[in-house]
Amino acid sequence: MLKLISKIYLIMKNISQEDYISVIYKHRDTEGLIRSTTIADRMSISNAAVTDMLRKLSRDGLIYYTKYKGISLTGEGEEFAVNLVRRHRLLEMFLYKIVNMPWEKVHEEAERLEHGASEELINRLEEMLEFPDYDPHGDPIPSKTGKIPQARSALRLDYMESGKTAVVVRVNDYDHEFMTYISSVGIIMDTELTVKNHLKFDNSIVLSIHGKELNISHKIASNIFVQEKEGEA
Amino acid sequence: MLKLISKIYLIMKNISQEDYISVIYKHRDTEGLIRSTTIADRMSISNAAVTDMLRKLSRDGLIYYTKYKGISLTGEGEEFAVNLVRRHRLLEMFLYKIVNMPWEKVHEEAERLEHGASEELINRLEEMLEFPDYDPHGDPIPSKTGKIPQARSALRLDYMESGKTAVVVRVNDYDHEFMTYISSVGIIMDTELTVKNHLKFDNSIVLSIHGKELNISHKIASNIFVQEKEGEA
DNA sequence: ATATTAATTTAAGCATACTTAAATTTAATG
DNA sequence: CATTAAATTTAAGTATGCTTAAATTAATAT
Ligand SMILES: [Mn+2]
Ligand SMILES: [Mn+2]
Ligand SMILES: [Mn+2]
Ligand SMILES: [Mn+2]
Repeated sequence: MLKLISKIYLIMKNISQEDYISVIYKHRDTEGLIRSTTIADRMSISNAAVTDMLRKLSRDGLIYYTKYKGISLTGEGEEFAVNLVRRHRLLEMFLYKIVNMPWEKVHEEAERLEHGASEELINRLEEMLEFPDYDPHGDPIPSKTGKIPQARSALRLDYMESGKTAVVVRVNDYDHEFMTYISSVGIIMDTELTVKNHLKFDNSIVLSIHGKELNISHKIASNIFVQEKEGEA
Repeated sequence: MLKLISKIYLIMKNISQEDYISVIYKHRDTEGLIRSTTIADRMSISNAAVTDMLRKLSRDGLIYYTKYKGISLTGEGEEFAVNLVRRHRLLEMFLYKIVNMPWEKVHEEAERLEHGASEELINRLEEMLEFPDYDPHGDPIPSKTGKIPQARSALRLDYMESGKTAVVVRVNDYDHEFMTYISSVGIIMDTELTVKNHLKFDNSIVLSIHGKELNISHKIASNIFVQEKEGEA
């Protein structure tokens, strides 16, 4: 006999699952397999809470999980994640392009809205936006069928050699303070910048943007991705 | 020593509270003071769950509540409710006018989105919509400061005399089946209709819309509000 | 290989929001 | 006014997701 579970639990469960799956997916997408502690860090919760949830996600068929071993998404988990990323990035694009919300604010707003937006709404927004390939931070937007546009080849800014000029094509969007800071110094999508120097002392980098000099830390540089311009001085 | 409560609890608590306060407010707005059983019915949960929550809402200062006696909103509860209604109705308007979502679907979509939409987003949508006074179902939209536009004087369709002609100015939007049905027979905002006859047998009403005859039940008529046209046959 | 450290899991317990069944209070009826 | 019926609350128990502290397993260093 199947026990009916009330609406609020389903909502809560879905929000939680979406948050976990999102963290797992995004990490794997950039840095490879994720570990328990990393999830706990990213979500600011205890390790015990993570272990608990890993068991539930495994029970629900979204991840493969064996005690003390790694974590990976099942086919269903992967689909779930891609669909969530689609919702998130289209919402960001909508907020940025249609609502004119500031660049550094759209991620957090989308983070809250994504849990409630229906498939129909998302599809309509996609149409209004004329089926964009990338979100406001340069991340690819999965299609209705789950196809993901090729990520633009990009170099992490801290790896770029002195003297070279490049254009910003992607930025990690998950930290509000970081986003606010870089946009305040003029680093947004398509910003052209030149690396003047790498300081060995603190690994910081001296840039030139629109003729003005700027020093950014190694950590900041490592969250910005650029495409080198060919045939520049 | 204040105990820190984690994010998901705050989300869950807020969604629940918003749902309860919304039901209490909307009922009072139309039919007067609400009772415990009505809340349980409207939300499809047990009476015990309602009692439980009433104690918590009272503890949190959103309602006045004494055992076995009535339920009413405090000042804070009222503000909370008006702000929620504002978010809900502006989202409906946005979905209807800008996203072009079908009339009968916007209520449910807004119901889910309202929990996640920030004040800033709502204010921007309001501006895009040029500060509308009424939502797609004819309900007034509270302003940023909580001011509520005068409700248009309207007559419940089942009270309208035979022979009179009127225009639809408001419709109760909370039931999806009802909304789908009336829109399928051509009853939407601003629809002009004439009452042909009241059948005593089942209290149903015979209407004429765009020249075509239509019979609707008393219950359907009682959820539609109209404004009589002066100087008509 | 053994000892130490780090990562992860288990155990016990709490808050939220529900459920059903039983007890209580209020309202309606004759 | 006493009796019955309806509404509401209390009691006991469940699921979700979290916490801290203790136990276990895996990784690292000597
Ligand atoms: Mn984002
Ligand atoms: Mn993004
Ligand atoms: Mn509505
Ligand atoms: Mn409405």
